[in-house]
Amino acid sequence: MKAGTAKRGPRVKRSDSIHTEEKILDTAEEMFALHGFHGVTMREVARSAGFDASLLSYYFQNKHGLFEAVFNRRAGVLNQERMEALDAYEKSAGTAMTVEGCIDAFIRPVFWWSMRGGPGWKHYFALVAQVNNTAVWGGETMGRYFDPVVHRLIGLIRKTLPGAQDSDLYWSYHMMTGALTLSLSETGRIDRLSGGLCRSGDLEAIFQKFVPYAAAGFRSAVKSSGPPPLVPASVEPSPRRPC
Amino acid sequence: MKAGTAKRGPRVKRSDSIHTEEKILDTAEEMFALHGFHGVTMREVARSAGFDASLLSYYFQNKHGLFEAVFNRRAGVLNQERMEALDAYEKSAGTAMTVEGCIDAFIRPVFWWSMRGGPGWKHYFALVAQVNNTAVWGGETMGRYFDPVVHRLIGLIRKTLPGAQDSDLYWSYHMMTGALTLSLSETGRIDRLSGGLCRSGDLEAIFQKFVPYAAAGFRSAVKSSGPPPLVPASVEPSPRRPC
DNA sequence: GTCTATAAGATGATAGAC
DNA sequence: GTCTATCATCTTATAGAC
Repeated sequence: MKAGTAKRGPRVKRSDSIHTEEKILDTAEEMFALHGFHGVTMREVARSAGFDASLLSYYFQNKHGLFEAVFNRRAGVLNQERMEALDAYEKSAGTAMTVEGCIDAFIRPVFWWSMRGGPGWKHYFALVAQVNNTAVWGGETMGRYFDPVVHRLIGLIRKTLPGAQDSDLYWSYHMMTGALTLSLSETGRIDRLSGGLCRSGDLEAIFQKFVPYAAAGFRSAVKSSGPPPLVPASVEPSPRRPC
Repeated sequence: MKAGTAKRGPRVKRSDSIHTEEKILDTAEEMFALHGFHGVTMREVARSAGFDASLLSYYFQNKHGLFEAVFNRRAGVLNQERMEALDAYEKSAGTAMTVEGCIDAFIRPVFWWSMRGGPGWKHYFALVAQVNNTAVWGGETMGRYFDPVVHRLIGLIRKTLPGAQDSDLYWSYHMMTGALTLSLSETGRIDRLSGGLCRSGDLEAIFQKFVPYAAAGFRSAVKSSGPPPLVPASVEPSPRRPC
């Protein structure tokens, strides 16, 4: 469901109700991000937001409605800015477009909001990372909200890499989005792994490395798309099978 | 907790109990992978496995114990094979080691089990992808099980890229693991996105593209580590702030 | 708009029979 | 080893007062 078409909730919004609704969304966003959809109860969200649980049903119908409202809120902002950034880049660069430029336009709004948007945006991106890696409904949900802008991105990159097959472009995007959403989720793993040398909260460091990293990936996919090497079978692991 | 040191559960295992324990683990693995830790109840696991819920407490103490047992079971297999593969590659390649060769040794066992190990392994990798992108305890859990073999990998890659700073290597690994776990989770997003051109279950296609993709990323990080460009601020998004 | 009260059922965990 | 029975608590969702 797109923003603005919601049939649920109150028709006429007073400033009080807007404040309440946003407060509930902020709280739910944080708790969903920290514990996942099933790791949070409506009562916990309500209590943490300072309202009664029945208000959540009043505004969002049920738990799923609350989740979709959380997911949709910032997706709208993000999609609009990414589309505008891609349009602006295409217009300004013209035939001089590069993979780097396209990827920059695509990811800059995301990093900007994560670095400057406050804790709400951090929670939102942690939630997106979880959804992107969720088996049953994650792929469908991500596609429903973000596929249009991804098609726009791939359309531009296609022009900069004339030799590329479409499947190469899609796979390269797939790899990139895995790296991107993990980066935005700031799980702290790299802090421990690197002994403090890298911090998962250091989005400025990641942003700086991300464009060349992802661009090199796109280029590698194009270069290596000759005759496919056969399925890996040379190193057959030991035959113990735990399942 | 490492495998083999568990204090819980029955001391002496008869073949019956082993069968029961494995059946519970298989069932829990599938359900945790599909719905997440909080999306599954002990009763549902028990019913689906064909036993009473109290048996799960008998074998695994509580829900957290069951989860850790699921996560640990195949991590042991994986870590051993990856360590052996890295050892073997270092021994056989000697001073001719390449980034590609190191990454290949690191990911080949993973892809092998996903492609040939049966549905249990597919479920396991979907679970790992979720955990890798889980905010509160995901980074800690991933590190506890997988950091040793990652350090081994980075140690080898360091030798093949003498100019690299350690932070470049850690960040490149970070990007790679995001792409890898998303690939293994097979969420189906790329199927829709590409209009059927790519299938997220086509691990053979991903494997073939993954090594050059990740290797190009490592190389790009080394190349671009000159004086750092300043924080992105040229494209300031519109000032509307939803939070 | 926001609350209280409550329905109807599920939850994780344990005690104890066999 | 596997089961039945049970505890105290929590769950989502709704009806209706104000």
